[in-house]
Amino acid sequence: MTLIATWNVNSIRTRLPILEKWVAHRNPDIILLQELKCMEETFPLTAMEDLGYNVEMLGQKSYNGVAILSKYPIEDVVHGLPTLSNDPQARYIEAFCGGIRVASVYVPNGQKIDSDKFNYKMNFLKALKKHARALLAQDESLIIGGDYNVAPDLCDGHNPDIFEKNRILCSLQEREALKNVINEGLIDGYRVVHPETLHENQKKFSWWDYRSGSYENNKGYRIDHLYCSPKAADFIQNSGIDIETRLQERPSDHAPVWLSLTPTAN
DNA sequence: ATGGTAGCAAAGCTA
Repeated sequence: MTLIATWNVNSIRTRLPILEKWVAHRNPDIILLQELKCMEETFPLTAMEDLGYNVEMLGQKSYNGVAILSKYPIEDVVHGLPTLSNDPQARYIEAFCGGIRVASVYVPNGQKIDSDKFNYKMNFLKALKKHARALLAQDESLIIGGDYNVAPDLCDGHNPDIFEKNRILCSLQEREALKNVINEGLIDGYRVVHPETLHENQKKFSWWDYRSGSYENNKGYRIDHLYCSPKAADFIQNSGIDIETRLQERPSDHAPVWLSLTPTAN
């Protein structure tokens, strides 16, 4: 069995104690990280190696930064989206490990509808769509996981109003742009295992704003996803969101999302 | 609610 997880840690250095605790409990084979908020020089490499992981990362000072941690050897590393050349922001890394091609992606937040940052988000999703098409054409076991900063469906946000009001993370434009990526032929691993989350009273979230007691009031969003190629989806065994990490001292605003695959996937 | 909190880095930006 292979267990793969994605987690926006919101600073790897600050989150190290919580991450170590979580790894001891969940023990993933592959971890896709976002928002490292550091360069390679200040990344806690030894701590990760002590946990048993090989590391490939794309760092950036203060903002963004993505990594792939793997207990398997890591090959074919791609730094940055090939379809978005000269992007100064560290938001994408891809590699082949444990028989699966994986990518850790940090889609821009977008800040405000129709702002410059929003346009950058739309361009990023367009580029991701193009690259997803190329990857899927290889017909491999593939998982593109990360913080997509988009709630795909109305059940992926705490309140229907936020969708009606076209708020950031929930707007029609963002959901259409994400759908364009997914419709290349990707499967939402978590939703496959948990179709019950489509029901109003069984929603599950992966992100809660630090502000205004969002977690306490469960005003969350499901914006962290593990999208699978058909070959990977065939072997999905189980999936979950480790929301209890959000209750610990100095938590990330995101919870880890994980997916287990039967051995034949790789 | 043009705030509310957190992280980086040292004031304001990003989320």
